[in-house]
Amino acid sequence: MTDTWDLLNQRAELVAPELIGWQLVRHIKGQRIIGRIVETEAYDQIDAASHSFKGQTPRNSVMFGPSGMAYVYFTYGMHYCMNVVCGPNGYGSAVLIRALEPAHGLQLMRHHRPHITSTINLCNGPAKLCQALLITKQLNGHDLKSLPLQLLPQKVTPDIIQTTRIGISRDTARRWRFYEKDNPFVSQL
DNA sequence: TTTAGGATGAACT
DNA sequence: GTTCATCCTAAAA
Repeated sequence: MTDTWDLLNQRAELVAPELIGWQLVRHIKGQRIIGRIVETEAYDQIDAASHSFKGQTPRNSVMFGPSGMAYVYFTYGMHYCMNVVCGPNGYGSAVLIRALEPAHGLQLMRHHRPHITSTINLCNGPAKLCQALLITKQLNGHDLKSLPLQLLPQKVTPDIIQTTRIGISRDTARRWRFYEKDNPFVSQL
């Protein structure tokens, strides 16, 4: 039997729904933050909306590496977003983590996002969750099987809704966004 | 409640 | 010079 991590070697559109329900653990100076993944999007090198579409560059090179690594990119001059690299080594694809349900270390998350009052708004967006978990370019290329940023597979299979992706302007027809049905921590915009 | 625009910088045309 | 896998605030409806 192959282990759970081998599932990340599939195409991004197949991996993305699988990651719903998994936990993301962040260790910072002896403290622990945990979020449960409730929303994802797939990006693939055959897809015009993907950073990997036009081939490998210094920015997106992690996407072309082995699966299970974190691809963290900087955008809009101020935000980071985090992906789980998937597909075989050499193939540029990844799953964007778009929202987490806060599960542990809420106090620390709030500390990282000072003006946020409602728990709902802590991690319900790809850049928001990176702020809450202090995920920056330092973690680009980090192996998610290990701390200080670790992915924890879960056995339960949640009810999943599939829709088109958010915030892109090309290849908008692909229904490569997945989220947990009725979960209030899914992104709004 | 919904919409419009500003922040802010790296990558791309 | 334009775009960008975003977020937040303020103004309008």
